[in-house]
Amino acid sequence: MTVVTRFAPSPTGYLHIGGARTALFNWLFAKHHGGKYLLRIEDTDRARSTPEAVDAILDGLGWLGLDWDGETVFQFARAPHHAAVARGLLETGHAYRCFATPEELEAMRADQKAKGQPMRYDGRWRDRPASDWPDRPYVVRLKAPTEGQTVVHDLVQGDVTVDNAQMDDMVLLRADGTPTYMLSVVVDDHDMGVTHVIRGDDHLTNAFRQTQLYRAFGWEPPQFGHIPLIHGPDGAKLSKRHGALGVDAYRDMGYLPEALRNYLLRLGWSHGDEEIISTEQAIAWFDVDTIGRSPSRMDFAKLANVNGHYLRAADDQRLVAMVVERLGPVDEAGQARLLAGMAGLKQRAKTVVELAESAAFYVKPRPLVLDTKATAVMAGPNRRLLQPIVACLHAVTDWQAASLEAAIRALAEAEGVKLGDAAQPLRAAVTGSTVSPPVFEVLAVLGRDEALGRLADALG
RNA sequence: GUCCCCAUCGUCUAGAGGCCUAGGACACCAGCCUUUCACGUUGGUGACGCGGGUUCGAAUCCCGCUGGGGACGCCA
Repeated sequence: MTVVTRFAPSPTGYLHIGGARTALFNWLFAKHHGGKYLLRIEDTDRARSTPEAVDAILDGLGWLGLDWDGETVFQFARAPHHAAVARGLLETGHAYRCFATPEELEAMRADQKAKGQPMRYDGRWRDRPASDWPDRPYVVRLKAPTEGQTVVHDLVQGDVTVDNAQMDDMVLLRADGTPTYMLSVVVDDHDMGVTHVIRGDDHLTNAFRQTQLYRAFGWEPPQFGHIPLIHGPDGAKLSKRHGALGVDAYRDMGYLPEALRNYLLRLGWSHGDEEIISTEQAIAWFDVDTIGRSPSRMDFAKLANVNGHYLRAADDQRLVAMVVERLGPVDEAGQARLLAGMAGLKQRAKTVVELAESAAFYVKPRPLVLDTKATAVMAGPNRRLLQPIVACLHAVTDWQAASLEAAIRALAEAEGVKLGDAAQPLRAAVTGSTVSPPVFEVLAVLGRDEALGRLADALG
């Protein structure tokens, strides 16, 4: 049997980090087994679904590189079919009409809560004859078994059992005739041939209800795999403050999609002691039996570290493009400098944001504005070395990092100072900062004219 | 309240009865490297929630407790 997985987000907001991981796991699982990974937009909640959210989700998945097979399915378009299927259940006696009003049910729940009883629909219309039916709208409920147990053989959690007495008769069709989520998921998953439903832990109890529905239809339920949720750094539910951001926010914060994929993969899944795992390797290794069962927390420090790995491995030209995007218009000469300096730049950054900040000096116009620490260096005793440094540099004919370094080393020795004493004021003058890639590399990337020009500016 | 799930360093995790004086990674601390900052590297601090069983032997199995989380909608 060919594996078919799906990711089924509801377009009521952006694609958040938990959803991204769910998508990733489904994608990896399908790839690993040579199956298909489908995308279905669950837009049946007309009041809350928006086209902007649909775009945000599609963009997010695209950025993450989680391409799906076939056409995107929009659930709402299939509503008439869902309704028809549910009415079929009415015919077979697996469902019934419930005329209870929302107000009535609300009162029922309030009463149950007050008495400390479980809050469940009490089945008041379950066995009423047609002669009792009033002339008003009704919902269609599943006639769920009241005895015995329902078992979900969960791929991640193992066998999970619940007494049928614990579950009430769920609504399949609303009073306006539209299908509910429970109905739509089951019908769509069945029609789409989904074999494995990998989703968040919060759906575990839904799996019981859905299993009952599958039985009512006479269909074989898919394999379920409920993965633990991701919590915020404080252990509480993910909130906007700390992680429940759209993946676009992660892009803005300067994370690379491959880094986010790797980080998310390690949240709840492992392969021995492996940490940096390429997507190819992940496809080869990934399976549900190695998914953990306990919830995990979002750790930005670790994400940053992983991102650093991928940043260092990333193609220089690609990084230049990302940096230019953040720095604004950069002329050709500037882009050439960024490219030449990228190797030294990228190993010092954890995010593209940091990368852009540290790269800015390469393209800033003269005269450079020195930061606080650089200004302090220039005001210090080693400033006196600047004059001889400039003279020394002027004499260098072969403007290469190695030659430049040799010249300054010789100068430092002649002056009786450490190399660092000469390097820092030089760095401050050409970068405007006390922190940068190796200063001789910077000099080489800048080129003779620009470098000497900046030094002239500093000498004022 | 009812039901369900979970429980190893601060965090992510390895661990499928003896290989565990519990391993790795991030973070943190100290050293090395070094023209700054990083990278790299060496070492260090640091965990099996508690209590009962089962067993010759338990982080690993069972039970209880505690603590987290989730679900109880004519939302998805």
